[in-house]
Amino acid sequence: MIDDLVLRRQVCFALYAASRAVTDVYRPILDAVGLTYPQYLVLLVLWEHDGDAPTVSALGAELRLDSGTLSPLLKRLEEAGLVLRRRSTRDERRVEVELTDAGRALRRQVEDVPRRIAGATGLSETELVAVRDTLTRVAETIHRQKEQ
Amino acid sequence: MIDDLVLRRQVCFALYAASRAVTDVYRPILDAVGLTYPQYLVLLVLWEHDGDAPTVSALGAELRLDSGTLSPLLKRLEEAGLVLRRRSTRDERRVEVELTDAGRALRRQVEDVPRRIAGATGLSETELVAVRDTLTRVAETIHRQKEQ
DNA sequence: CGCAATTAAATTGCGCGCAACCTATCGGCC
DNA sequence: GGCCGATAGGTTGCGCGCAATTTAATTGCG
Repeated sequence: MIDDLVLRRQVCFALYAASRAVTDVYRPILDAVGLTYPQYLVLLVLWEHDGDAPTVSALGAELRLDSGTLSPLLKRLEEAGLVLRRRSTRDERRVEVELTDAGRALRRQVEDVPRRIAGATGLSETELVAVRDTLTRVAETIHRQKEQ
Repeated sequence: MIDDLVLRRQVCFALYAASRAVTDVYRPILDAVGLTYPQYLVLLVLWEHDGDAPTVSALGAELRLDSGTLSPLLKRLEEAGLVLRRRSTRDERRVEVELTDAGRALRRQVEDVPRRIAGATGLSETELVAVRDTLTRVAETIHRQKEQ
């Protein structure tokens, strides 16, 4: 019988190892502007929807993170002066997150990061897009299964 | 100018999200046998090299984890009765990790896990292998860059 | 209206990952 | 033999991720 219980055979280990390896490339780059990788992801969403001031759960839906992760992370971003959190006046259960000027300004400092990361992977543009689309499909397949 | 700072464009987010999604599939399955995903990975290595009793750093080299992660993890596996840790007699700096009978027996209970996970991804066998090899290459490319 | 069920966010607890530091042991070199 | 640098593993501290619980506000339904 073929033995599937071997580390190097497992897609999942490749995924886990590659994800951490890529984060290793991000770390020194983001550290220079005082961010962690998840914090950078939150800012990506805020930059993308600037003016919207999404709620904590809207951020969570995009990033697939819950309030247990986001609440303390956003508190740290607020302490760093990059975002503001304020209770919605129309629905006081909601907390809206908006960029400060400093948070908006940070965007320019990381504008070349995606290119640098893509370079470090050693993949071609075509391979990058293919792998991205495959992995996005995997995440969505799994997510849809969990809904039912 | 094309805007690269968009979440859905980023390979890295796809990687990060897919990795967590796959772990979500593992969680209930491994929880049934009392393991976390990283603990399962350590056992994979031990099952693969049964008889070897690798050191902590040998495990770390395979999994790309350091003693800061492995030491407490191995302590928990030892408390669960799945592994033994003993100082090497020839070199008392080293700690060798070996399976207990219970640790060896656990293997049979997770033998079908890879197939179940592969199914949940929704990818074909061909796609799985392709993605695995690409991601392995990415991790190794990054790792080689860090060595220099 | 009044109350139960739902929803949003925060909090707590735990297990990673990783950097930084500490301790103990080993090897080499004189 | 005695010291010095290197190596192995452990510990501490911090920031995720996620489950489970708590608190507060809102909705729905009689």
